Amino acid sequence: MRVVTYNVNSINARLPNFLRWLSEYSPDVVCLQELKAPQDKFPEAAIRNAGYGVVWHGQKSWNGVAILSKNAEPQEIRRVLPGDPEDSHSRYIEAQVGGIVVGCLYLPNGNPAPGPKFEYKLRWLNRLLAHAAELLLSGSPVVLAGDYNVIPTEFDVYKPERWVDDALFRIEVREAFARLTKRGWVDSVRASHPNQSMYTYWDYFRNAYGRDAGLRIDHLLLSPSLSARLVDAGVYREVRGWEKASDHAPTWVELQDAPAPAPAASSTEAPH
DNA sequence: ATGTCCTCTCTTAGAGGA
Repeated sequence: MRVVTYNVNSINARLPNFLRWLSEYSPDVVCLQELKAPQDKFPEAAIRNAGYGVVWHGQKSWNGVAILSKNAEPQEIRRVLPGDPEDSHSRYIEAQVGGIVVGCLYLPNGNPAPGPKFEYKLRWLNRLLAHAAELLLSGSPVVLAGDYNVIPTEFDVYKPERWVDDALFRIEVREAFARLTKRGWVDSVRASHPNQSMYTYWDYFRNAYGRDAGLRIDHLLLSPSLSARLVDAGVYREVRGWEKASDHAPTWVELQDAPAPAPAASSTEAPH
């Protein structure tokens, strides 16, 4: 099973491009961020016609997240990250898909830092840490996929010294991300490729993609119970070079099929 | 400071966000 996270930077501005990608790559599960569409302007029919079930949480102008599932209907669990009833941004949706729990997230950018937007980002990270802990307690196989707006290490940015004061790279957010991996969440792209930069984002300025001036900010974190099924992970970076591309590239993880249920204990089993 | 692409509006230019 292949799970992809993709910040599309407007689903409607990107629709022909996105549908082409969907049919050529045929992913099993897709987490989308930055729909930039209100709930009733999401192109549901086009996506269903492409063969995908979908749940989404839209918002006017900004944010917006969706989970797509090939030939199946995602079973929505929640569409809000717990912990702040005042938070009106559409940045989280969670569903049961293909036997796993998929959390699709769009973390706040947080710039400029310091400032209220950065404070909001730190609060959001704390809520994510709390919810991730709950998910671990549940024991369910979980992938937390999305645009984290976090550059985890110096290795994940083309020129670290230029980014030290940026909200994507400030030490507070790197530490919060590291807390997730310390608690057992597996950064699937980095785990699969320890020695490659694996950028997922190149901004539209100054030919960043052509110069490979990128960042790794889109992540697929696997719960310990799911990480045993990690086969490979990577970035469809060529998609960033397409006409009318998003500034992010789709980022994927391949998971082995769930093992068959253990057979019932029988007298023929070897003693131990 | 700038660059680019997207959305929205007190709209066809400018502001805000990323």
